Amino acid sequence: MSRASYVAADESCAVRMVDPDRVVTVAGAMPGTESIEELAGVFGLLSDPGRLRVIIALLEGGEMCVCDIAAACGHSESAVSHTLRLLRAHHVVRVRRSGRMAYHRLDDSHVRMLLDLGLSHVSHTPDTEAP
Amino acid sequence: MSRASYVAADESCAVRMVDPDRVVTVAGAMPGTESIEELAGVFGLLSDPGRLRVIIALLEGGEMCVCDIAAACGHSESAVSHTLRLLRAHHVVRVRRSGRMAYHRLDDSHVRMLLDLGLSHVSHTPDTEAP
DNA sequence: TCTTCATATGAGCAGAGCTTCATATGTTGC
DNA sequence: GCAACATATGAAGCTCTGCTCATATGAAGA
Repeated sequence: MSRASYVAADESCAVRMVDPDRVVTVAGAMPGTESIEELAGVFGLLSDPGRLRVIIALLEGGEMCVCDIAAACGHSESAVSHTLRLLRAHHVVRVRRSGRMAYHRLDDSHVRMLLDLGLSHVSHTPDTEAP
Repeated sequence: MSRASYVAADESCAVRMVDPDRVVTVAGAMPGTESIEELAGVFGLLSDPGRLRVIIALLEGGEMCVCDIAAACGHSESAVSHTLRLLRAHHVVRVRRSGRMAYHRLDDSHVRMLLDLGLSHVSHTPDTEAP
């Protein structure tokens, strides 16, 4: 938290620098710690294969209950529940409860766009298993 | 690797399912393990604040040497070197060597787009420090 | 009310990853 | 060749996180 987030160009005993002007410019354009960590957090939510599968399932299937997500992703229901809990906490998914069922759906256009952009760049093979 | 990546809808002793049709559809549209892990890997590269700062520095500064990146990000040169090594291995940055200097630049339009999209969604405060 | 079912939660473990310290490689100038 | 310098690399340590197992909550049906 108290880590130096900028450098002074005219400080003699400061860090080594080849192009101080550019360093100052870049450091000045660097988003604050809070923004950086928020952004890293969003990417972090998408950085786990299990979580990614759950999110993609909701992207494809719309609104789904926990056991269907688990079945579609090949995960345990407990793991999916933990995952959804995390995603709910970060407002990536929204839940609608009906009786003892919990129907989840994507609720973050930001994440949805990142995911769409990401998916459009991987070889979109539905399943890499030759029959 | 041998984990079940799909479910059979008509299997009696299979996983619990509320809407088997949708489960089959979603499971069928799910990218293969390789694609999922590749995508998660890309997001993973952007999920660390330190790495994110380095990448943003290169996005803003164009081509920079290790010590300038370290200065602009407020990291140790060793940490930056490790980070750049990882990013080079994933073809996110490219290096141009000149004497004992190593100038790095972004070399992945995919990552650049994801980063641009991400940055446009966080409150773009250059530094959250009130004077 | 008692059982069954769908989901949620908690504890604990195992693996991964990031940073630092120390050292190596390769380059420049003398 | 030698010293100073820019970067790269290795290993160790520490933290974080995502899984599983066991259990709890809450709803539906008998």
